[in-house]
Amino acid sequence: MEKKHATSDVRQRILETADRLFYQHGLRAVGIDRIIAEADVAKMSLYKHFPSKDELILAVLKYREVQIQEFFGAAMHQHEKRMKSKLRAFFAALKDWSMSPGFRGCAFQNARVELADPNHPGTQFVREHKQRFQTFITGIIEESLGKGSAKAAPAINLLVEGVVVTSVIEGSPHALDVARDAALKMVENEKIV
Amino acid sequence: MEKKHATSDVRQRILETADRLFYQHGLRAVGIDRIIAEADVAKMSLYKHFPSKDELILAVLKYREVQIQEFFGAAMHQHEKRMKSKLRAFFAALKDWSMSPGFRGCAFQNARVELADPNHPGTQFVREHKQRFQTFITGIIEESLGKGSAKAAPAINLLVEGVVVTSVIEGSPHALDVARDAALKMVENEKIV
DNA sequence: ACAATAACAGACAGGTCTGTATATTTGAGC
DNA sequence: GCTCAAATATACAGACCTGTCTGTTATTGT
Repeated sequence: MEKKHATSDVRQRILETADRLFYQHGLRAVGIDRIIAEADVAKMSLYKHFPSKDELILAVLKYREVQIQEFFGAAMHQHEKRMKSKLRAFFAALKDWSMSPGFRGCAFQNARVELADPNHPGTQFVREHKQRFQTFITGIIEESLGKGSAKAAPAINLLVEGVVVTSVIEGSPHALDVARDAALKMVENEKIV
Repeated sequence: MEKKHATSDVRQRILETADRLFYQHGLRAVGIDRIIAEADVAKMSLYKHFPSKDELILAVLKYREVQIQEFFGAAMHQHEKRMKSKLRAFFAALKDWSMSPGFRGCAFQNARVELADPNHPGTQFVREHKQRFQTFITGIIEESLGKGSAKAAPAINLLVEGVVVTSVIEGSPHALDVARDAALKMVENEKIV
């Protein structure tokens, strides 16, 4: 007979499946029925854990932020061994990500587009996430330059946001090199001045 | 009695209405029924001019590219009078746009997100449009710096893409100043080297 | 062993979606 | 005045959507 699921953690299975489908096809293109089918879960189980699709979307965004943190933590840790600065390691990790199969850009940018409503909880969470991400980038630059002198951080953050959308549209990681070189020049000029 | 429409150009009325609704709410959130209602047009008229919603989307993207060109042409022409360079005028126009009511970012970026399918004709058109837009930016920099020396153009293009998404997410035009200053520094450093 | 909880299956309501079919009305040129 | 094309109104098919309801089956703690 068919085996039951190992962990039996239904909630986790829903989150992972929804995250994968939402990211791949978009929030509106994926219906509840498809999520429960691919997660192999009953519809009532989903609605018990997540009272509505909007709340599921919000939970997926929170889940994904943790995944992103873990990915950058691991990928940068690898690259830092053979690279001159944490900033270089960051751009190497970014390139890894943009070249990974199924890459479709930043899930938070995409959610902001699909959740057109500025009052949607997901929209608000995206804004908060981007603040945290900018803080993360600022920290990287400070560790590469010395504390308190990361004046280029906001501009580099814009470069990063831009290179993510652009590499999706171009279907190529080429722009990653452009962004990295520009960012390195920015901090270099910052040091001189 | 109810007045008939002046121009009677049904196709144009459909395009303008669809453009407005698609931009405001998203491609998938707006249905055919809403478009025909707000355009005050019969459903059969829409399907006679545009055989499917996908073809309507593509037509709207083409229409919007012309509108964008006209907007930047006019706005930059105004700003150039009292500004030192075409590049500064470009960023001033960008800021005007990002502060206009209903601003929801770049319709082409947004379309790329919603049309998850990389083989959708709209997706391909977005890619081509972004090539043309980068050429446009390169031209602006060359006219500010002298021909052939716009090495910073690709990086500035990434800054622009990034500042558009970011100003939507932040709900503020603040990042525009960051992007403009960074771009001006880039071309300045280009001149010295 | 037994009660309580969690997950299951599957039908259903009520709405929306794209696209089609049918039949009628308007308007411009000749 | 007549013709022909364009635009109209309206109903419909068939699929999909979110969310609810009912009832059954595992699983788990005590």
